[in-house]
Amino acid sequence: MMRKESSVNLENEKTLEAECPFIFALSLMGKRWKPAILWKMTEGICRFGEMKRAIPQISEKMLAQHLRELETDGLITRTVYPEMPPRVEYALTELGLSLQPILKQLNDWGENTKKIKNIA
Amino acid sequence: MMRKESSVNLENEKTLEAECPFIFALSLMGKRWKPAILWKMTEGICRFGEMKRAIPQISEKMLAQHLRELETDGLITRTVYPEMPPRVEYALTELGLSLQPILKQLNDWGENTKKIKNIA
DNA sequence: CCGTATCCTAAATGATACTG
DNA sequence: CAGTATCATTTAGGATACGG
Repeated sequence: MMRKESSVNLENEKTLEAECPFIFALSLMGKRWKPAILWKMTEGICRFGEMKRAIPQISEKMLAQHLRELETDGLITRTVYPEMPPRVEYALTELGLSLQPILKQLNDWGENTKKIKNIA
Repeated sequence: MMRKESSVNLENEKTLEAECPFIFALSLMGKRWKPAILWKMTEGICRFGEMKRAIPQISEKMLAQHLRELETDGLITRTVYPEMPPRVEYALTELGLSLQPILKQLNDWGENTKKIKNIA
């Protein structure tokens, strides 16, 4: 079984992904649930079940898949404690943490936009 | 033919989408190519073919679909000039423009991360 | 508790052809 | 130019069962 979980593909160097910083950023954190996972994790160290509850729309399968990719791409760390029952903790790396201000602003933008649109 | 292009679904008020500003923000601009489209549009008024060339990975179909949703959700405007050959111009609304600083920071983050990862 | 494996369905996307 | 329509395909996602 091979291990190729990163969502980044830079094999054809001339693609926009390789050239454009914006597309590159999206390739690291732009997939469906990744921003939400990262946003949740800015609160601090998280466990699997905790994130599942925090983002109820995501399936376990997708959560696991996204966590692997984020780990491979160096945005989060995964620490397994060999206990019974097992405990696994996810935390942002320095790189992941550097996204926090951007995620915060996006959250603020959402809040303002809800007001403008008179939702909630 | 009905017209229901918005990607926002707030019918069940208790969903995270309705409650959480972050998920709400994602529902407006978090889909696959939307950030890239919006980022391109921060340069100014855009035409369809121009965006297609700027984001070569996106298909015409998806570009059109995403543009419809962004229009319905009030992030962009679409102006048709009844000429021959036809001309259609897309521009950010005030709301769409308010995303510019966030998109800019994401672009900067991508640039820095590329350096850190020694890509390009 | 924290997953993986499998099977299956729904949605996203791509290719192609065509229109005002 | 700026799309739409249709079909084929790929990928995402859900349900369930099982394992360390």
